[in-house]
Amino acid sequence: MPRKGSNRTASPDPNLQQLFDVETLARICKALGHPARIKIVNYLRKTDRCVCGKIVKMLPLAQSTVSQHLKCLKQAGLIKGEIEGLNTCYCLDTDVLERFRRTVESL
Amino acid sequence: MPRKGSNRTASPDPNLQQLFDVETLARICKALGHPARIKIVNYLRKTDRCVCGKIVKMLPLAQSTVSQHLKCLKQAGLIKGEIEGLNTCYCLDTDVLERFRRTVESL
DNA sequence: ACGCCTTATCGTGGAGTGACGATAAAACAA
DNA sequence: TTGTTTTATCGTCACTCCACGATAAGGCGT
Repeated sequence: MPRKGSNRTASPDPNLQQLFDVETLARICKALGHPARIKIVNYLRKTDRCVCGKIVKMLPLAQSTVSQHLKCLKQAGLIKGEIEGLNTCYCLDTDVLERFRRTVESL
Repeated sequence: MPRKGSNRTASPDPNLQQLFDVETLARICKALGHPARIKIVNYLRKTDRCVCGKIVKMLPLAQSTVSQHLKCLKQAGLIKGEIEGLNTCYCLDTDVLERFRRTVESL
């Protein structure tokens, strides 16, 4: 039953996940340290999930630049992308985002 | 009951402060996008206020590097520093931090 | 197969970051 | 005044970031 072993308060409830360590928190903050990337996160929060092309259209940036920002957010773990035929569909990783919020809360 | 419209900044209750805009949020996130700077914020949260030299001792970095990080946090508005004789005393700007927390909450 | 569409990656140039040692500035002590 | 202590700033170097256009990779329609 305990899902994480030595974890003090092992719990299946995502609201009780552990906080991020300093390095991870810094990585995520850095990923959010650009207006375009925050806009992407905001957009995904509103649309739940959407195709890369829509994000490109929303931003005043070249397609390659947007793709770079998406990669950055993905590497930080904030978003997930899955290929669907011709398109790539992006969505937020809500677990990571929630954990990030709670870590910031503890700042 | 207009909650946002005309009321630019005149809000006595810190809990009713407006959220940061995208550019400001990005600037603050960027400032927090380095482990050393997060450690500084954590340290200041614990010690409330403290002298620059103590922060230098806490971190495995040269004094000039730490000073640079402090400047970065100060420019983002997260910390305030005031000169007290020979020393400079740093502390968190709790209003900014709280506003940051609440902005992240809305992500 | 062919061309088309969507997205990722490559290559590049200019700007910014992060580290350091050296130095400057300012307050205090003697 | 002279020297000491503390902190900020300067100069530098290697590296990363951000923007772009060009190109590659892969799925779709015909």
